[in-house]
Amino acid sequence: MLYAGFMSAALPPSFPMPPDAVGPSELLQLGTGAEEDEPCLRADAARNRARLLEAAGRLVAEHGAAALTMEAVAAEARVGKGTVFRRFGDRTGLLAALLDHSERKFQAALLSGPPPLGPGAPPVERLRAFGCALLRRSIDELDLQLAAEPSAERRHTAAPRRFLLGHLALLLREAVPDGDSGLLSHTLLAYLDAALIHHLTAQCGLPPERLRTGWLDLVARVTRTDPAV
Amino acid sequence: MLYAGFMSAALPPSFPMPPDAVGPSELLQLGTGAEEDEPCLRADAARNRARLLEAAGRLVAEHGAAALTMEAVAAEARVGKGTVFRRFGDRTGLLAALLDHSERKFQAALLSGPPPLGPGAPPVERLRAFGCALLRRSIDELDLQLAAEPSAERRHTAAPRRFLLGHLALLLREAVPDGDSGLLSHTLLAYLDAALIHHLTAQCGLPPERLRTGWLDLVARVTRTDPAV
DNA sequence: TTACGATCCGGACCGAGGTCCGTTTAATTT
DNA sequence: AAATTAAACGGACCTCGGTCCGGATCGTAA
Repeated sequence: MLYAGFMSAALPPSFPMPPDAVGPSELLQLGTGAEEDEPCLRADAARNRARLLEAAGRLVAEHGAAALTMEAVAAEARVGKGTVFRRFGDRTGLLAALLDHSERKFQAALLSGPPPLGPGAPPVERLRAFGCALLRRSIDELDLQLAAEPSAERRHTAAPRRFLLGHLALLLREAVPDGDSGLLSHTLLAYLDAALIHHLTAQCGLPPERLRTGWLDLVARVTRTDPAV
Repeated sequence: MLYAGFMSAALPPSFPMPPDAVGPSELLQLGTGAEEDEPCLRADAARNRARLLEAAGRLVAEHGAAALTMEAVAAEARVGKGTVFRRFGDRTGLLAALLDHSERKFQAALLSGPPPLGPGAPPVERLRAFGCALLRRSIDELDLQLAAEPSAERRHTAAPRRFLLGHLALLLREAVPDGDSGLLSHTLLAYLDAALIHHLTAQCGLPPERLRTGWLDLVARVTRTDPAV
């Protein structure tokens, strides 16, 4: 059980949680091994789910994630609009599902990949690697990450974020035992927020390299260690 | 000119910027003394603006900021819907205008209030006071702050946020001359984000006192100083 | 006071997210 | 194979944010 501190209280008793939304990511997040998608999904439902994701991917590739409308996805997939919502809950759920693949790859790299991202390296080094990797990933998928951002109330309860927070808190508890790892993990993750990255790079024109340096510096300060070479 | 580092590049050439939205806050942010509201506004326009703000305030007080609809505000103020949008640009503009009063009070306290919030105290002490004050204010107006949060693209370009960022960067440049004050200010301000506060207090049940302690600890780490007593 | 132009008003209109519910279809049981 | 049931389907429908433009109103100048 990772990060039992107070995040467990963050899981409200049976959160509505749209049908499957991101799917299995939250299983991974709970520590169980990866399952395939939806436990049991009727044949037609599974087929439509795939068609919807494929259609959405095409539309995003063509017009960008910001311009994606639910009706357009339904039409492109030759499916009723209701089906889209039943499957993915809402727009952000669909976008999140689109991000699910890279999400899971990243989670796997953290849990069982090679160091320093995966286990085996000292925690501060893993923290550094974590930020750099997440930075790269977010920059790659910026439009999707931005469009997929949930409303303010749900933002912090989304499964992928909870996983990253838990991972950070785990590393922080090791790296800085005298700190409030729960709160510090929020601070660190906030630096890697997609909207912030977008603002600093696209709107302010900062080169990604500077963000990377800033992350290393932040980790050094928070853990009260020497700046990385 | 405060925080000329790279934020100036964050102001795109003539950002659309709804009619008046927050109003004079951005003047303050540019360092000029406070003006009253809109430079010149036709009598009927000014009257309707006041009626709209009053109506919106009533509705928010009664049903909460999340339930506020633009049509309801228009109806309550006995005004056409178009008038609301012309005056405030969009929903978040109206909510921001509702927050403008406390915004300006806070800005004034920072610029010319008594220490340690205002000038006269050492920068680290002012940083501590800044967070504690902002924390208190945000907790007081949580529903409004949450409902007023702009979309991901605009979030970081909103005038009030730019002001707070600039102020933080100013203090940081003094308190930690060897750091990237621009980036660090984003990190610090992220800790005070309304959505995060809401998540930690309302959803995770953390007492505000713990957030306060967390802020003092964060300031200490970022500035590499000793934790405050 | 009247005339005129700029500004503002209002509400019809549109698009998109999200809901509802009668109908269809896949899995299971007999 | 037929019956049964739970789940999925689809698209009409609703709400609400946001736009548009013909008409009303204000400020000003003669």
